[in-house]
Amino acid sequence: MTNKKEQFYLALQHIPAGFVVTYGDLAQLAGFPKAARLAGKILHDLPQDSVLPWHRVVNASGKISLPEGSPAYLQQVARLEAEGVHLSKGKLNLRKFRWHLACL
DNA sequence: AGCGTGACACGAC
DNA sequence: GGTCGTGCCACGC
Repeated sequence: MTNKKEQFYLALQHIPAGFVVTYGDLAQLAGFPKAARLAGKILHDLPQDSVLPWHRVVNASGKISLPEGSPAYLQQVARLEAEGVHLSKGKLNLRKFRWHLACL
């Protein structure tokens, strides 16, 4: 059994640009349906300059789970905006930008 | 080995 | 929209 981190990394790479997923979704894609919290841990440990699209992960409310104004937060917003995922009032429209299998 | 904590989710009020 | 309680997994003390 490979590391669970690696499973999350792989799942992360499946998310196309212009879409986002929730922590729960990421966990499910990685093969751990109820490990949303673990997803948070993995991303937290991830360096900001990682090649992985960690910015495409938000919480179930469509908001960024980081202290507003922190460098990482700003970085995530910037990357999302660059991909066409616009935020209004600090949150994004999950119904519009959430990636799910039906999007294929 | 138990307990608290964390970039969380979900159902009930 | 909010809060509270519970479930989940990994870590640190």
